[in-house]
Amino acid sequence: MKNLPHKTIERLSQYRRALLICLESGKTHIYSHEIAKIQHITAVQVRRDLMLIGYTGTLRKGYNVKELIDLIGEIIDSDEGIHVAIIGMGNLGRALINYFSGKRTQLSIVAGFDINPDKIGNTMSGVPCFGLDDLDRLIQTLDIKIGIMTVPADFAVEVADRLVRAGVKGILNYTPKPVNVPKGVYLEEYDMITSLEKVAFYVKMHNDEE
Amino acid sequence: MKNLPHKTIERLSQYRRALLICLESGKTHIYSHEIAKIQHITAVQVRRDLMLIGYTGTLRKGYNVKELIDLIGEIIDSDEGIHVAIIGMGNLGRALINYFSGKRTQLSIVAGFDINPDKIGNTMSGVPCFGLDDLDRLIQTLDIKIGIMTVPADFAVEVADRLVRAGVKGILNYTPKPVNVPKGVYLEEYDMITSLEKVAFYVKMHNDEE
DNA sequence: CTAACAATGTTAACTTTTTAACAAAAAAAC
DNA sequence: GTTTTTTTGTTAAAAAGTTAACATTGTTAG
Ligand SMILES: NC(=O)c1ccc[n+]([C@@H]2O[C@H](COP(=O)([O-])OP(=O)(O)OC[C@H]3O[C@@H](n4cnc5c(N)ncnc54)[C@H](O)[C@@H]3O)[C@@H](O)[C@H]2O)c1
Ligand SMILES: NC(=O)c1ccc[n+]([C@@H]2O[C@H](COP(=O)([O-])OP(=O)(O)OC[C@H]3O[C@@H](n4cnc5c(N)ncnc54)[C@H](O)[C@@H]3O)[C@@H](O)[C@H]2O)c1
Repeated sequence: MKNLPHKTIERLSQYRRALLICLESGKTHIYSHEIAKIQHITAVQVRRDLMLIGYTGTLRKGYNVKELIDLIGEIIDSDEGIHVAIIGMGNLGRALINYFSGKRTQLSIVAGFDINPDKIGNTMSGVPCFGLDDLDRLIQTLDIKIGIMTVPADFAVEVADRLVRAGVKGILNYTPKPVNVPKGVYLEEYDMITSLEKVAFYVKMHNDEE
Repeated sequence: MKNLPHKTIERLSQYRRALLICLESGKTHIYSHEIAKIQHITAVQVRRDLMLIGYTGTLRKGYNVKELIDLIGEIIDSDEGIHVAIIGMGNLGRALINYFSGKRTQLSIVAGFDINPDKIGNTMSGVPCFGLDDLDRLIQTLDIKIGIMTVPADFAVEVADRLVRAGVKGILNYTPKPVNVPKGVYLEEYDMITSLEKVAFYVKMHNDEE
């Protein structure tokens, strides 16, 4: 299951999110076109993705929701859970902790870090906040593999470097400042302004057409 | 400038973000490979994108930072600013308002909406919070074109429908619940868990290789 | 003054991703 | 019991996106 396309990985995560909702509502089977509708893509694409992971549904009955959830889990989750840290317990950091907590058993946020003495020592939504000084030590002792960066942009580069040095293998950077990581560390960056500007661009385009 | 690739639009927004930082630091010119380094892409891609928007730099001097910022603005910004609303003034909504406010003159968040009576009537980072009842009316009177959804997932579909009915032309959905919009309304969805799971997947992959 | 260099701009090749086309087979309809 | 329908799984084609190759041309060095 090595060479799954990047886009397929993203979609598998999204399929699972949708399937979990279906499961809750008591649905046991689902058609490719139903998944497609939810995700705003085509049914062919869903079937192709499932083909790639080797899942085969039942003709005329669709896919078994429970089974598919489990299979997606086998592919994208790690066997032993992955520990995650959030660096920067400000507005966004707290919002994220709040959102993530309890969502995925395989991905647990085990520590937050900040430099504000008022925040250090507190617990937010079950996640303890430590000082930056403890970063290196705790990443090692808690076996933290992924760091989510929500510090002010000016500290982004410095924090990323420290995370890498401490041994983190993945970084999710929500700072608007791009950072560099060595080979072997996976980096994902997201800036909400880019998304908003993209929406604005297509809104404008559509407007101009009229 | 109609048929720019979607990916190019995203990158233009990112180039501008980087260029603005350069401008502040006093840099007047920049090479394609410098932009590329910042964005973790290749110099060829930068040049190709700039070719598509018809900007030509100076041989051996690179691109004029100021000029390029302005040109990107002409392409992705609207002539008259676009008004944006945030629906759901919770953790994430407030974080976004805080982050966006004052960042782009062409994109201004002019209203927030919530159902919590304690929040209605307040102002957060300069953005007034209104009740949901005023949504339709205010979207029209304030000429709001884009809605950012940060309500609890269970209300996502309902809120999206109302936004569409009220005349919004773009929706940025941060809820983990996919919503549907009619043709003519541009929809962008983002779920942080998908990003995190993607990072986790590649971290796992890399681990397994060893 | 000429050669080497360092940058851009563009065409062409390649890779990735999506979509279309269709065979196969279970279920439903008649 | 045969035909039609519906849905999957797969191969092939198309489209989108990226990278490579290279011509061009100021600039610097000798
Ligand atoms: N707020 C948003 O919606 C939003 C959206 C996208 C990106 N961002 C970016 O995310 C980052 C955080 O945004 P925010 O709204 O949470 O800001 P914030 O100011 O509320 O939070 C930043 C936190 O980081 C802490 N901090 C500062 N320096 C630190 C360091 N060196 N190490 C560890 N912690 C440190 C601060 O004490 C504070 O608690 C910013 O870079 C912002 O641009 C924010
Ligand atoms: N917190 C995060 O980091 C994060 C990340 C990604 C996505 N999300 C999603 O974003 C949404 C908001 O997250 P949050 O952490 O801000 O939650 P929150 O509970 O802090 O905020 C939700 C806000 O929406 C308001 N609200 C409830 N129903 C409403 C309605 N019908 N119309 C308008 N307002 C309404 C509530 O009063 C509250 O103020 C959730 O769907 C969450 O899953 C959150």
